[in-house]
Amino acid sequence: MVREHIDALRSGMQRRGALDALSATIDRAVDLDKSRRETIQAVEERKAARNAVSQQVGQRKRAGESADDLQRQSRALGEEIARLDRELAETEAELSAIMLELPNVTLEQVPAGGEENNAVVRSWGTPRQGARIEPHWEIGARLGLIDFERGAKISGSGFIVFRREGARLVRSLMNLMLDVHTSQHGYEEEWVPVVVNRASMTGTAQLPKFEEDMYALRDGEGFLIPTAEVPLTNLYRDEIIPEGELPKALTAYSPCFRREAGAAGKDTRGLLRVHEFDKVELVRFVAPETSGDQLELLTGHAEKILQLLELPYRVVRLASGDTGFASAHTYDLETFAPGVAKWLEVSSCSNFTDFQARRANIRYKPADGGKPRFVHTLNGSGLAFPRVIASLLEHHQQEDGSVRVPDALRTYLGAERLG
RNA sequence: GGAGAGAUGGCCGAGAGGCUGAAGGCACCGGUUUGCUAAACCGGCAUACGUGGAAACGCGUAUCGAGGGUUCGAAUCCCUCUCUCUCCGCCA
Repeated sequence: MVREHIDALRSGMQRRGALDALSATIDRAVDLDKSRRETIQAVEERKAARNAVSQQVGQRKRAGESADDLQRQSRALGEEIARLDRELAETEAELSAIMLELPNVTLEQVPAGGEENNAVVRSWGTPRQGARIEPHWEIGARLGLIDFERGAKISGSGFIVFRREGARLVRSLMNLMLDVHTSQHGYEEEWVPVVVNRASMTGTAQLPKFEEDMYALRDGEGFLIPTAEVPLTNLYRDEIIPEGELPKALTAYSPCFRREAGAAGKDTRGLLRVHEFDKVELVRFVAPETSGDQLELLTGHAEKILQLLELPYRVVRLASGDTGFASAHTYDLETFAPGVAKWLEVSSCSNFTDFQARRANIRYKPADGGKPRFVHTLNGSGLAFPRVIASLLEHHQQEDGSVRVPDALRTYLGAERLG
């Protein structure tokens, strides 16, 4: 597996700007793979011999003869086997640990290099410039929609209380997004646990590399999900999906929990970076040949929500070095928040190719009856609430300080304006 | 939380230390036959890894919930864990 794609792997790491750091690791993986195969051959040869000897023991015993010599021989083989098995287990443990630390290889259309090579591929709407627009935390506090102080009091910094129409706004966003994705985009709606086990976190590649970013339960086995991507994708862990069911599209609302360790001081004000937030997530399981097109489709589904909310946005193709660990191709959706004068990332739509499918062992059975193959998985936020709310409050702020409610939200919110 | 029962191939279900990768049935695929949306009969039908081969496929190893142990040899015996079911308790 490693050895067949070793060149692609190297150039992939190069494009991420990570080859220097990983070159020695890749060399080690190649060595381990070689030694793994040698050990397997050695141990299986001995196992074959032991099986043959044991058979003879059985035959002799049934014939009422002694088989002491054969039993001695077999025991000696057994000791060798035990030793080689231990050796093999160590090799495989180290190899798989390395494999879990290697990021996905990005696709051809993804530019090499870091953030500076990110590219806006299209945009929609017109950002509001100048004007005297308050930042969302001022609007939210003034209108009594968001209570930052009490959020901090009851839970800590980075936890938010939405109140009155603010609370209803959250509920409205959830309903609008789920309704659009299920009735217009063909997603199946799910409601999933927000606590998942270690296997699930490993399946979607949050573990082992990003454990310190996660909230773990006291038992060390349960984790609060950082995104509904984890439970949704792991729904089909260790399963084989009939090809006829592809593409399979799932959506779910969930709260998301992130420790944001190491992000201290960045975007700490307001709703831009919080420890618990709400999000509607989109996940697709697709045939490998289609995943490129499917990413465009999924990105469009997320964009649709921004259009309905009448928020200007741009679609950014991330360069290799800025693309997430598990992703092969990512579009970020950024909406402009004029109060803070920033483009806010409200969705990240990714094609993971077979990276998660391999870890989570998610396959599909081809319709022609062939062997099961790994699916490709994709996901994207559709969308994350807090930054949408920030942009919504700021972009739709009126001269009189109130906030206009976009048409699509009015029936959900039961109001045409906030304030 | 307490007590008990269980986990075998896509499904049902035998098996109780060697002859079991695993009987039998169902489902599925191929074929034969019968004058008609079906039956009968014959055959096929797991996965992973390693190895040989251009390939068809061959050979080897492993897999009976997971991991360990006993043994020359484990689906079968022992230990630990996970999950499911039943009863009791508790509870939104």
